[in-house]
Amino acid sequence: MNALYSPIKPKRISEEIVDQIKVLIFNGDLKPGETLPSERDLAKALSVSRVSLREALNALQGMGLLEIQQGNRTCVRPITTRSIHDPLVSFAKKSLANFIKVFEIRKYLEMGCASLAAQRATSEEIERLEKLLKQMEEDLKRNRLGAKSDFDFHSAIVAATHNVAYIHVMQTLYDLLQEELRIAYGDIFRKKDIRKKLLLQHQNVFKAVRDHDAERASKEALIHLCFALETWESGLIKNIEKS
Amino acid sequence: MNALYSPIKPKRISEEIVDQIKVLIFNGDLKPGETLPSERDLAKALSVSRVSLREALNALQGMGLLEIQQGNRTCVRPITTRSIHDPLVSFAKKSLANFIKVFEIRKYLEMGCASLAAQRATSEEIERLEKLLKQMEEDLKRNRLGAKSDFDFHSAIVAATHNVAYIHVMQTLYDLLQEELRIAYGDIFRKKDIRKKLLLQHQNVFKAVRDHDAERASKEALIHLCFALETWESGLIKNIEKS
DNA sequence: GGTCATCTATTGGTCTTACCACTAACTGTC
DNA sequence: GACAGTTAGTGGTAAGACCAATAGATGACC
Repeated sequence: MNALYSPIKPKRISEEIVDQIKVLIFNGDLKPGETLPSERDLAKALSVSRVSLREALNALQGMGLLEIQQGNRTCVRPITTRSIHDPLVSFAKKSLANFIKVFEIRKYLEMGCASLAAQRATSEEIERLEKLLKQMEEDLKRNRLGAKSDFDFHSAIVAATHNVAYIHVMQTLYDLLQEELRIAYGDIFRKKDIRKKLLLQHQNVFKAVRDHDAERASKEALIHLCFALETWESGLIKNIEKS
Repeated sequence: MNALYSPIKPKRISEEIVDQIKVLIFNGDLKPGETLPSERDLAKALSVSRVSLREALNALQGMGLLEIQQGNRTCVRPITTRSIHDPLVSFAKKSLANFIKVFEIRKYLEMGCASLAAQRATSEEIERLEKLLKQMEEDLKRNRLGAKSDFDFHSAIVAATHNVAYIHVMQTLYDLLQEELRIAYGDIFRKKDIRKKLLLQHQNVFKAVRDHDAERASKEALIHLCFALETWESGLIKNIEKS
């Protein structure tokens, strides 16, 4: 209720060990390549059980700070690229089916974006959307890749919701989907008839937002996202058949 | 030197357990919020020692997939914890206005849930929904708090989407909103006329899902969420005025 | 009848001991 | 000097015991 007292977190032994060793590594007392004492010795030195110590070492290995191998002494690893393990990313990357599931969420979130944007877009934001649409027309004429303008358009819609949380969530999804979709842009979405359709759909969404017609905006957004998902899926199937 | 033979890497037991549990979570066999068996039972089921199992659970906790707490059973966390949940929590707790912004996201996601559920719900899932509705009627009659049945109903809808990612995202929002909403349940949502309306709205969503009418389902869901948000907001304003 | 403190079963956290599997260094034989 | 065989030391796993925290049941009290 009040912020005077903060809850006390009982620290586990293994965590304290992790902290201690981390400090040693970051201070340079343990240089990369250096070996740690054997588990038995270290446990004795820290006056903890080997189990607790092993939990800590395991965690440190998980962070990429140690290299543990049976028979050899465990040694400190050079800190290089510490890859960030985002479960959502690894979920999406596991299979295309998973990827589509994430895209499906985007479909409905995008509907909400369009609806909110129609309700709240300022005249400046509508102007900006129009400008972006012109850009996309230009891209189509000159047969340039429209990935960036497409992304900008959607971002502009999201911004018009005036909902910071919404913007964050959408950005997260865009980041996640972007990589895979870029491939689609260079392949499936390259065909002129498809790009024409996409442009038309964008225009329809824009018009609804401009007219502050929330219901129509969400409907047009749904149509657009459904088409994009379907086109992309069918393109994938073709690619699989080819190979 | 030649690529005929590849070195055999002895896999540690804990790693295999990690892989196994990860698959269960990503497949949706272990849904967010669900609890795992106790360490002793799980170790027996996997026919490994508790130490190995604990190593695996520890690693999974490090990845943010599990929540381990002494005294409680360990439970599955949404895979969106890193990317969505944590940032939103710090955002939502800043002010009630922010909180409402998060609720707004839920509004549209819930629409999508209803739509997908209408398209994909099996007869068993529809049966379950009906049972939960009966439970809510009972709650209303006996003037019991309906927070849990309400939550169960929405969770059942989400489960009927058959989209694991969607389930995790919704769980994320539920976790986030739950705390604040529980207060509302003991206060604003306690009034009988409001609870009657909520029940009716739930029934309407259910009927649309049962009839596999996606469009109607999403529309009913939107009505329900809009009403809930408005009621809750107006209640908050009153409470502020009181104090 | 409702509210509160208390007790109890269960869970995760830690420790100890023992044994297995692997590695590298040592050792003796050829 | 080269090689197989031994051995000591390493991390990996197992089993059993106890500690500490939690939730739910129980019971006393108002």
